[in-house]
Amino acid sequence: MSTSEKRLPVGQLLGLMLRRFRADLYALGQEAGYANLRESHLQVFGNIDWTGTRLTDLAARASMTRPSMLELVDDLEKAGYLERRPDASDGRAKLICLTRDGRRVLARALRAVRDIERVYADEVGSERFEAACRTLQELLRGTPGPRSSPNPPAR
Amino acid sequence: MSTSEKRLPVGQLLGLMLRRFRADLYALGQEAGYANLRESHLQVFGNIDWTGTRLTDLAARASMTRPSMLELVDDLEKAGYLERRPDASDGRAKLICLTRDGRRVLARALRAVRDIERVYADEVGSERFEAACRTLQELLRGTPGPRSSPNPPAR
DNA sequence: GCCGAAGCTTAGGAAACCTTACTATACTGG
DNA sequence: CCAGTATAGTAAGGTTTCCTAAGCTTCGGC
Repeated sequence: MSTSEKRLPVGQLLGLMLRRFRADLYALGQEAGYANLRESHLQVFGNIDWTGTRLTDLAARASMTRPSMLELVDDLEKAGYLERRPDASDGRAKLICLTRDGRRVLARALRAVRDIERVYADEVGSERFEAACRTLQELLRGTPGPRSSPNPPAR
Repeated sequence: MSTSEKRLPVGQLLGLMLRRFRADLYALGQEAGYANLRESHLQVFGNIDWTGTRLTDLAARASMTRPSMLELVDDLEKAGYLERRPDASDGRAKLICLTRDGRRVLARALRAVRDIERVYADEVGSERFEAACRTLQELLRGTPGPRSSPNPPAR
């Protein structure tokens, strides 16, 4: 009974797998000494541009609301990984930029993610792993996107 | 460039996909009139046996702690979907059993999950969908399991 | 120059988990 | 048989990660 075992429902598979991934990544982070970084902060590092990104865009890319993203950004700014710079092209906006430390973290995080993905690829074969990722990505296409639009019309 | 688009990191894929699944399922539940059921309650319905299951086992199967599972079970008992019966074979234990209503919900939920999976399968082809599920399941094998052991030795 | 839209932020809260610690029953070795 | 330890369920309280609602500020067209 190796692979013919009855398969779990997708929900469980996704939930458990996400847990594993987060735990794996968090562990690497802690190992590397970034004790002040939590899993959710990757929502920032995973979506920010090297040249800086506006909060609204960060939120949209991460499919979360602006206040939620704001909290993450505040954390990381306090920790010294981000800084806010006025956006020259729009006085309302601020560009969220990586500091030197932030860039270092991002580079490390990207490497960590790649490492973890490599481990997964080794476990099931890189073709199957990539195929699964592509399938997931395709399932995601044409679905919601950001949880809430730029600004709820407030009625 | 249909599938050659740069793929998101696994973490994002899993997270977003889990969101989609939960939203889909929750929507079906609401549609069916189960307004008092939340997504997390499926952790119970997804792991309980028709003949009843002990809390500890439920928690272990759902990979969560007993207090967490307890809360879910309490909710569902209050809502009339579960009842606790003494376990004849162990005076400490109680069997968490489905009531008639609970059985109805479970049946419906199983159907809903199957329906959703069918939709996914249609979107990407059922072979690719099943392959992805099998890959995930395999990645899950040989990893953590329950978050915390039966009873932390209390130091 | 005014007004709706778009940007960020504040305040407050809810959901889904967790840890710690307690009681009551069961099992086990002396 | 009975002391000690492990296990089932539970209570209390906290953390994390999101959310909604409601500002305030700046922009841009009229």
